[in-house]
Amino acid sequence: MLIVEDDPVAAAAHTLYVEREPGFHAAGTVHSCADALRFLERARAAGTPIGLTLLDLYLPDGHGLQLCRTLRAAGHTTDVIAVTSARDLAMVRQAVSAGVVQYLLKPFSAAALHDRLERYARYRDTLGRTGEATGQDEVDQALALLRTAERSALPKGLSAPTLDTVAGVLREASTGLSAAAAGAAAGVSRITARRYLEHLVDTGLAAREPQYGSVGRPELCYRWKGDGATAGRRG
Amino acid sequence: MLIVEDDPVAAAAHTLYVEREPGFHAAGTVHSCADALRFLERARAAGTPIGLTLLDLYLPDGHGLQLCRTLRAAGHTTDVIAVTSARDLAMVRQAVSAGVVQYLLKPFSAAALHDRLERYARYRDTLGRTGEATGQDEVDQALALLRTAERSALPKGLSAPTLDTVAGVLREASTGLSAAAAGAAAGVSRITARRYLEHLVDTGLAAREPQYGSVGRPELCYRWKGDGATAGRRG
DNA sequence: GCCGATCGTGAACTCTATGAACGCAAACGT
DNA sequence: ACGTTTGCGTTCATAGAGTTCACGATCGGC
Repeated sequence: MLIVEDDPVAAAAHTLYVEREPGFHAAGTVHSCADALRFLERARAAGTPIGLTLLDLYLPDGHGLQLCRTLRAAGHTTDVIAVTSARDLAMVRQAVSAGVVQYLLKPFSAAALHDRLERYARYRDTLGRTGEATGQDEVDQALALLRTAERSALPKGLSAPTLDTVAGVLREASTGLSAAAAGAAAGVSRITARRYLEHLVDTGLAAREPQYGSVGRPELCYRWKGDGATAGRRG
Repeated sequence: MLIVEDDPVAAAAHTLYVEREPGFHAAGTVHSCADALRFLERARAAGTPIGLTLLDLYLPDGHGLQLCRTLRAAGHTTDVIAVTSARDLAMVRQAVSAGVVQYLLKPFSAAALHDRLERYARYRDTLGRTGEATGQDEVDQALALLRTAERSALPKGLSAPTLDTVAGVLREASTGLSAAAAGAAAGVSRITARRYLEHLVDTGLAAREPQYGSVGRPELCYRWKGDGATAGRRG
């Protein structure tokens, strides 16, 4: 992972955050568009292209999004997380159309970056397994990982402790659980369990798949998907 | 809005769908990368730049994503909804990094496109009001609008995951399948498989034809037809 | 310190997606 | 033509999904 950041203090902080993240590694830190381009070129030539770039938008020798467009035109495949203190909403649209995967407002907490990186990792994971999508759902799921709000902000009606319990129960169950079974294991009702399981599916942490074979409406089997194969280093 | 689509039938269908959408207007329909670029150039020169492009990825003179990168490099600001029958998940990542706002698998229903366009309109609306973001939340909410969860309403008695499974099985079977065979492959009963296959026939995604030759009532052979012609909407 | 508002939970109920059973339709063979 | 054969298509029981609503806890306001 490449970090492009004007301010040395911020650059050091970002590097620290990233290094703390399992699965990520700060391959380099540069302070300008020109240096970033040079770094990416060299990495690609060396056969170890950079997978992810943390890109500040205001740089001394140009705008980060312009760099981004240059990269695309040059065929670079690195994904970009935009980082900026600009509050301008129109910039968000430009960032999306330049192909950034995340848009992070400065100043951000380590937790906020952690959340973004984790989601990005899962996104890569989903798209990385060289399979084919069976339907639109699968595509939407992957995009949802990039485009949903932070997980720490729970929807109304859900509480953090219960979510932890349910998520824990599901994680332990290797074979997958029905809503009723998860409820029994977590010590809550089927209804409550289902609420939290659905939330996990929404946020991409769990998958849901119907169990056919017996008569009656098929039972939904929830399966933990959260820590799926995050072994390889990204960036 | 510009529609870029190779197949004349699909292009006409897309145009029809778009025109039905309040707030959207099909400014033009082109059938190749070169024409698309020319159209966008001309529109920009005329002072009426195209805000949104519905872009098929497989075009006779090049790949849609390459066109997309060319557009970015040339400073075009149009947003892009990618449309493709390719199920390859790696393509999704490339599309995101090329700056598409939506990724829609062919064949899609009018309802699916409607949903995407409506969400896109809200996204534009959120980012368009020239205000400043008060925080990360606002940015996240705008991006979340590009995430889509809303499935097109299925007839009662049918479920989305099962439909995906059955459609997937049928798509993979080059030779065509009987209801019983499809059921076996999808892990559901013949009855259930038949329900979904009939639905696919109803929506024009599959064809059904009897197999003669052996003793007994002829077996019905279902064959995937989806990628050829988009589902015709009655009415 | 009391009261109203809100939030998370669970019980009761309705609805929906599935498969088994069964009658019937459609082709072949004689 | 008529029986044989095979699988279609329908009906129905069923079990679990999903919804609605009421209850208790907790929080903030006056």
